[in-house]
Order: sequence, then C-alpha cells, then structure tokens
Amino acid sequence: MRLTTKSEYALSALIYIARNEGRGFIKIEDICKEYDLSKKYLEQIFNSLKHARYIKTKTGASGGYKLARPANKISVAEVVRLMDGALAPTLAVSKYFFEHTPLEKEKKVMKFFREIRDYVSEKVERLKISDLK
Amino acid sequence: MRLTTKSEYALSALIYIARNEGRGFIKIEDICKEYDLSKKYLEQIFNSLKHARYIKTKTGASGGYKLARPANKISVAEVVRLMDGALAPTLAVSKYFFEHTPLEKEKKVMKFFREIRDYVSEKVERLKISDLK
DNA sequence: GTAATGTCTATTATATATATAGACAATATA
DNA sequence: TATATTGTCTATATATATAATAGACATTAC
Repeated sequence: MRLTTKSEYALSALIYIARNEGRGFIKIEDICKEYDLSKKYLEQIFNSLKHARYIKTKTGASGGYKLARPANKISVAEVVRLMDGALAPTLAVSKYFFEHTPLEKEKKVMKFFREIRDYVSEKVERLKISDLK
Repeated sequence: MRLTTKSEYALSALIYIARNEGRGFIKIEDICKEYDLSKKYLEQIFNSLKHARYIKTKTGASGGYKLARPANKISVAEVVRLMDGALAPTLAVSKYFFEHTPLEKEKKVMKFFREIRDYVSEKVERLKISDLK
C-alpha cells in the first residue's frame, strides 16, 4: 500500500468533515485552508467521493459538503482503494486489482506478500474515519 | 510498500542466481528466459545491483553474474528500497525517505501508518534471499 | 438579481515506469 | 591472435500516472 496525494487529500477532508459534523455543510475553502491544499484539485477528489456516495453536497450560497454515511461506516481501506487502487504490495497478490507480474512464478515470495496484504488490509479495513477524529 | 517491475525483476534475478549458485556465473539470458523479462531492462537493473554490491560480474565469454554476498545476508527490504524507495505507506512516516505530506497534520492516522510501516519493514527486513530459494 | 457556492470537462506540466538502441570493453577459447 | 560471447554504459523513446490549473456552467440563499 502506497498513498499518493489523492488518498491523502481525501482522508484529510473526510476527517475534517467528520470532526465538524455539527456545523452542517462544510465549505471546500475551509478544508483547503486547514491543510493547505489546492482547491481545484480537491474539487475533483470530492467529485469521486460524491459519486461513490461517501459525501453529500449542497450547491449554492451556504452550500458545502457533509458525510453521506456515519463516519464509523467509512473505512480507510475503501477510501484508499477508491483513490489509489490496490492495498497489496504487488498486483499479483491483489484481490480487487489482480494482474500478472514477473515475480509471480516465485511462490514463496508470493505467499509472503499475501501475508503482508492480509495484515495491511485487515488493519486498514477496521480503521474507520470516526477513529481518526 | 508497493513494488514496481524494478523490484520484481531484481528479486526474481537474485533468487534465480541464489538457486543456481553451484553453476558459477549465471548468464542474463538464462534469467530472462526463465521469467520472460526484457534483457536490456534487466541489464540496467543489474547495473544498480552491481554498484550497490549485491552481485559480482564477469565480462566476456562464459561470463555472467553471481552474488557478491551470501544469500542469507541480502534482505528483501534492501533490494526493494534500492529499486523502489520507501517501504512506508506514505513518505511522512518513512525513516529513510522522509518528506512532508498533506496528511501529516492528522496525528492519529500518522501513528497508525507508523505501525504499518514497522510491521512491514521488520518482516521484509527479516526475509532473506536464501529463504526464497 | 447577485454573490456564493459546487459541477463538470478539458488542458497542462512534470515525474515515473518501462522499456529500446547502440557503441564499447573484456574475456575465453579455437 | 581472431572471433564469438558476454557484460557496461549512456542516451533516447514512449506510455502512464501524478498533480495540478482553467473556465464555462448550474444551483441556491438572501
């Protein structure tokens, strides 16, 4: 598992929104200021999060974003998979993003990488946005 | 940790050489056939492995490659770090390749990612090429 | 009606990944 | 010592991913 800024933007934003749930719809501008993020880039990421039903939006003045589900129903695993793909160390051992790779022939390494994949994905699956507030 | 084909080529090749240590210098051509790899690309990778003193070479007819150290002194961690950089899920928690990232402000995620880093790197550090023969 | 928000799609810049090409150097052995 | 066989080194090419920026548009509160 290796996060790019996409996952990092998404996680920051979701945590921020969860933390401020009381305040109703949160403006993207606020989040950008808090973490010093590019607004236009974050908009695109919010677009994905919206289509994947992690957030709801309201357009227009006093609009913004809020969570579409309870924070304890959103795992870090889902967010990272959506933004950056496989959690596995190599696609040859990925469940959701499987592809053939050169090292595939070497069964012992593959077994070992599968163990890493299992540890990482279980742990990241269990971790919810609500745990990060 | 996410491996690219660079690490995969390097690990395949090192395992193959370790497995065939009895045969003296191993030709790059043999390795390419075994795993169906691009020869010119593998040459470049061997170049890095050579300069980092993982393999020794002999030029000319009946030349080839052999390990520069015992297979049980070469960890998968070293090879992956050389080829693909950080083992950590984000550079913000990397020991060898640290860089600032947007998510850095969120201490709870950082702590969590540090745990993943520790688990992964310990495990990969302990795993040696000799274990993969 | 206007200001404040989000939506959507296109475009750009840079880095990374994955090679390919070719001239050269060293060695074994016939 | 000539030749075939191997590795060395550096340059170049191509595709894809990463990280944005830009701008015209849609919706809503007031």
